[in-house]
Amino acid sequence: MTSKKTVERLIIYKSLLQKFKDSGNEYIYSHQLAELSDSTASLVRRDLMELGYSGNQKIGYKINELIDAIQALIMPGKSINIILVGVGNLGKAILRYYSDLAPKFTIIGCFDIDKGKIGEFISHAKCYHIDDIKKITENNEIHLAIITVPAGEAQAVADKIIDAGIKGILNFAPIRIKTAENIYVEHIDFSNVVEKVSYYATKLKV
Amino acid sequence: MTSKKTVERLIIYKSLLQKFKDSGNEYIYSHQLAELSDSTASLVRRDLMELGYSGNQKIGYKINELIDAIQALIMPGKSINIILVGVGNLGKAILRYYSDLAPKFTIIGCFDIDKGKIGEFISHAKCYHIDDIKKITENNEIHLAIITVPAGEAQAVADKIIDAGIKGILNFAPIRIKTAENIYVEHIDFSNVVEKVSYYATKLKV
DNA sequence: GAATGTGAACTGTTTCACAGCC
DNA sequence: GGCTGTGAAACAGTTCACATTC
Repeated sequence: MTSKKTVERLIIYKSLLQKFKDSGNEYIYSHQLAELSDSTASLVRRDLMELGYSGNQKIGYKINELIDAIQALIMPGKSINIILVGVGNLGKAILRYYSDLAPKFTIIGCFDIDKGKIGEFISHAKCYHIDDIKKITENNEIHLAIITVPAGEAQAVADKIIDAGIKGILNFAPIRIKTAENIYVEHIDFSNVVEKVSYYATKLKV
Repeated sequence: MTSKKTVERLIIYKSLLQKFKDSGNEYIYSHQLAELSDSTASLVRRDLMELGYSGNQKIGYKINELIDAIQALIMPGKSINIILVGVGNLGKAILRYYSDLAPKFTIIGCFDIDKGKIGEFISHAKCYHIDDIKKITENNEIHLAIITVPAGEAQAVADKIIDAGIKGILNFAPIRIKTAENIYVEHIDFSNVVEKVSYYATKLKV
């Protein structure tokens, strides 16, 4: 029911609120959160309505409670459990990224087909063979899989991920993965995003 | 005038059309392109209306001409010229990625503050000191800059990029960069996107 | 007969504007 | 007085439905 756009913004609000709190604030007004998120006060209030948490007309919203309310909607669990498939340059960089953000994220393992990598630890994540995804993940709840394999292998890898019961995929391979309706796939295509930025930058250059 | 959503889809269509052509096709129907892009025939036709290029009711759209029409709207130039600032793990992986896609993308140079990196070549891109962005880029048209520095340095780096006259930024640092109106910034925040996928995957898990 | 191009209807999202509250 | 919460208005994006074309 909460719209996709609202969900995206609530996630952004959460990280901005955390920073705002860390810099010594206890309360925040909708117009301040709008300023931080490049939005409008009105839209912020609409988004926050979804949470069922109310602010105070004099002092605004209590940051702690707001963060908790967003957290309760977005991610009831403590940590997000991730596997990553494809331990190339990009895969390694991404593993490192999430590994540094522990315990917010937990890398359950990474997967590849290269015998030289299997058995090794990459940023504290043990590397297994791709065919073992189901076996390795069956005792852990995996919230999503990150795909960083070459385009030609991405669909086959996605099928194995889905076969292992994982419902969320973040795909960096430049190919659109086909799945059943009940799987959520987010595509990040570096080529496409650069073309988009280039398009708008050129448009603006007047 | 062309909506943001339409621009995003046209870029996706372009890469899908290229693949469809490479697999031996000359013409395509709107419903086929819809299938490839997880969209609807109706929406595809609406998007293509923006191009002013017309299909044929019997044989559909000629792929070559469609690609050219999208290219003409999105990116009149031959290659997209990029600089990258922040040659860490992620920066290196991204440099490699675009370097492999030459000549579609051209890395004009990369920038860091680490003396050990300056002067070196990383994926064929020479590394310079961040303070030299303006000097190095003044003789090339740079379509966008990619930021892969730590959060704390991102705003200062963005200011230098803008000072060098670059209008497009693709920011991977987990902080919202503030710029004047006439700069286009696209944020890719790995934490936020993983939270989003996790949220929807959990919702779907019924 | 099956496709395109498109006005019109519909659905989703944002902004406006203001009552109520601290 | 300036804030929140929220109907209502405005705007944006998608789908429907069908006249037209090949």
